[in-house]
Amino acid sequence: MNKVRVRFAPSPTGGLHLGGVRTALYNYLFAKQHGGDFILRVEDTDQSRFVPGAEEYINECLSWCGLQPNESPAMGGAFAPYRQSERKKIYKDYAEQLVESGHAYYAFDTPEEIEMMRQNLKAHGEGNLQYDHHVRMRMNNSLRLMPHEAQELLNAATPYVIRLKIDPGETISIDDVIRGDLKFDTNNIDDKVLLKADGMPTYHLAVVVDDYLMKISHVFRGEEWMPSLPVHALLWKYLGWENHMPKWAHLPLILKPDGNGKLSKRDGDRLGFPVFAMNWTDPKTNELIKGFKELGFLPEAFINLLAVLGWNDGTAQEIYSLDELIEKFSIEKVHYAGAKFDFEKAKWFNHEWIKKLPVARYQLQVKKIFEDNGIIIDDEAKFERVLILIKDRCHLINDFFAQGNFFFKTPATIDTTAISPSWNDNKQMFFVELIRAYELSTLWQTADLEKEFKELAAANKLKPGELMLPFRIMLVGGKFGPGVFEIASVIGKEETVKRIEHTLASM
RNA sequence: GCCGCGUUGGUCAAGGGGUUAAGACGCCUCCCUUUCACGGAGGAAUCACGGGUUCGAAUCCCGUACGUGGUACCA
Repeated sequence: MNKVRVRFAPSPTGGLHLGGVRTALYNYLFAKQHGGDFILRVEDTDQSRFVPGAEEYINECLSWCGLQPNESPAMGGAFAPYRQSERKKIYKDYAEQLVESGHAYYAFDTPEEIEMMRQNLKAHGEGNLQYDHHVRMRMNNSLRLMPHEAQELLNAATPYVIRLKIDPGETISIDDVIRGDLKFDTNNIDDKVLLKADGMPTYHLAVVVDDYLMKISHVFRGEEWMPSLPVHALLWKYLGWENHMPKWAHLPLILKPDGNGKLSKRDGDRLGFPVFAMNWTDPKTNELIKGFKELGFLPEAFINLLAVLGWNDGTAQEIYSLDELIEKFSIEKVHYAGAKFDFEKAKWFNHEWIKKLPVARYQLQVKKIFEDNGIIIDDEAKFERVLILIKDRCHLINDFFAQGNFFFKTPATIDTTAISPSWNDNKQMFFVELIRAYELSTLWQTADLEKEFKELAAANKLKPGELMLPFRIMLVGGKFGPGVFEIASVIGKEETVKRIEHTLASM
């Protein structure tokens, strides 16, 4: 049994969506559980769609998710180069080899001629408009032309493509790790272009050549590739590598939550949640597409929610660390059907991870958010205490600011309407006395503050419950946050007194 | 149009001939908390439809519907 080698092969056209990250994750997990290699290969053969910076962006996303490849364009490896645009010559040689062995041919048809052929077929009521065995002997290619005619066109530098010659009447049966036996009829397959007029290979030629040369053992990719599986299998066969063909698995699609279709980058804004791992700014349009990272997702949660969207180990477990996934994931148990993405559930995963992880894991990140909002943290111990106090109420990392800024800054607005209806002189008096009592206090622990508060309330014949809400409003500004005495204890005597006085003055 | 693939509550899903058809998110009720959350206890809600096979079908087969992907010199 050869070593397991899998690859993640995105095209650098901008952004990295949920489905892409999940594909990378499943490949990574499989490699790890077999002690194999996880390779990043960049499919940049379409020059017109290439976007500068996109490759670096992909690297960053993988790194954030903790899915480090051990071979890539950036880090090199034994099978370099890993960028397809740099392997142009290799593909051309194999394409020509296929022509020589009679499995491919030169086609000189212009796009207009092909379009005309399709119109013609349509006019005759044909449902199948492909460039295939039905029409190829009527087209301008080296199969129909005399050898010297074709050679003359080649000599005259006529633009051409190389097409795969698919013979009809054959049933191709391929085993898919997830779906089992898949059957295809070659009658329905067209003569796919292998080498484009610009000399670049199409995906079909490039994957097969690279997967062979890079000794890829398993190919896990999106379900959108299933229809071209027979083409790839045929290519493995025609190139003489049939015995080296990798095992295949086609992953279900991630769909829009509200209805129809594959989740795409345009859905993000419309539905109010990100579809990319990290923020991506299109350099051409300057359009920003939001990412999970910047919205306040933890990579642990992001990986977790993606892993279980389309896979389940048969138990009720839902929270998995990367290490646990490596231990328990199995590609055979991936589902057949596409799954609609649910952002509410995604937030739940993040919430679980915020609660589960020690605050040190995201303390720096939260600190940065505070600083971006004008609050400088100089007391790390206090900051950590606050984080522990409020982590249970945060779903996104960004929630920490709303839940915790009042620990470091006097609330800008005080919701006095929440207490004014039942405000009276007795309460006013109580808080005046509370200020004095707290000022004299030598103890400032949560329990001490609560004890003093309640004793003073009893002395004034007031119910503590009626006073705690006003106290909260004074300290926090609104009806939220952890226990009031915890808050008073954290912000300290001086600040507590100051906030009581401030509100009292405006009642 | 042609060719694939799929279909268990609103969503993610377990279950693959006999189950009161797990669990989670969301929603609702109650408890806890004299705030808001967290947490706890309950609740509503599901096998796309039609035929078969079988003593018995969510589970196997066929058809239909619907969804979805491909049908590019895009990946």
